[in-house]
Amino acid sequence: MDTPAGNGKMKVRLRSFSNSLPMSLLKARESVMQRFRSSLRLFNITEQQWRVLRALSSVESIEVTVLAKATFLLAPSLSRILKDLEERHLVIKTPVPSDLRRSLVSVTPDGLKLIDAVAPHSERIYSEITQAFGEEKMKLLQDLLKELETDINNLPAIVHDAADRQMPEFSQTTAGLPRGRPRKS
Amino acid sequence: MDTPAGNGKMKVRLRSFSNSLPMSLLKARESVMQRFRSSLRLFNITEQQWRVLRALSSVESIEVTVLAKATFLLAPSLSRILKDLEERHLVIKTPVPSDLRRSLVSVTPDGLKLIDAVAPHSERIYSEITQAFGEEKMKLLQDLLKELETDINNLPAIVHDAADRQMPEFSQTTAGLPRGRPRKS
DNA sequence: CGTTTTTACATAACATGTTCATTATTGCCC
DNA sequence: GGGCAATAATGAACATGTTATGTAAAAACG
Repeated sequence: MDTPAGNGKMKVRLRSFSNSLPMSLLKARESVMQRFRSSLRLFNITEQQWRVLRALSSVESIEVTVLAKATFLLAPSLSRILKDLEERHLVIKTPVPSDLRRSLVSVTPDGLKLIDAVAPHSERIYSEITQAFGEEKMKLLQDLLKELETDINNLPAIVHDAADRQMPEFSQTTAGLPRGRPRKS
Repeated sequence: MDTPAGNGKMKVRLRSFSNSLPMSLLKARESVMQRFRSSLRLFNITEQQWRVLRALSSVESIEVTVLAKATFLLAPSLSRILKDLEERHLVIKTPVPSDLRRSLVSVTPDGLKLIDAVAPHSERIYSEITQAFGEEKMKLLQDLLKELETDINNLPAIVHDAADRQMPEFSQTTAGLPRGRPRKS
């Protein structure tokens, strides 16, 4: 399964690719989400839009920043999503009088109707998964994931010393512009 | 920090949002990836580009479709990534003479140099995470994730009966065009 | 009070995810 | 061997992820 032709020794022995933790987490999540996606598609909402609606369903109103943290969406993504949901009259944004920077988001009656229509599907799928996997294992898995998250977040921040930046060999191959929005300079 | 005013009862009691399995998996993965991203950024490669390079590092050459499965990337995404990596001279694509539809992808010497430069960072980060979390727990987690994936994939396919499609209430709110590429009709 | 810094949010720009469509080529069937 | 379904890969179009910037308003500070 490894390099078939013995072409000498490889310099760096990388961990077997598909067994890496990020891949395992990604594949597991994709398996789960595939079960949900087809249902969400019936209602023409994406996974992220559903995350937003779901978070809104349990509160009267919520600030955009708080909503971002609750849904684990980055601010720019949430901005776009809220704009779209507002155009579809599923949510509404109202500025906070006491602090004009902030906005409060809440679901509309239409949004609530949609949530009520999607929720049974969502719950049913979740139940099927829990039953297939086993409740105890599910709880164990959740605990492990939580621990992993905590442990990693407690690690010291990564610092890249100057040596890391010295890679003259790649001045050409990686000299493509940085990703994200182009720097102004 | 929450909504201060208690506002009554809700119709559907959805599972606590942040404790849902998809969110747990997403958050765990993000914690892990954040450790890697800053390193990858030094080399101006994305997580997905690194997945591709890494997969290529262990084979002489590989077909695009096989590579897509190995890296867990969708074909259109991989197409774009390969185009970009080829422009940076990190990989090279060669058509298969016996079947002109297929292409074989392999890393270039430049690509190998980049891999050799990134690999130590990657391994170091992985080791830190493993050590912080514990090897036994790491293995247990991986096993659980694998089981989850298997169990879910063994579930019967979801079928949406006609009743699911009858949602006149949402003919307006969700009547926005379907996502993805617009349908021809 | 006026200046500076911080905060909340939006926008910009590129890369990828996701879906459907298109193109080219192969293989099959007659 | 000519029509035709299946396959490999790419293209198109919209939504989101990711990073950097912009803008307005509030807070901190003098």
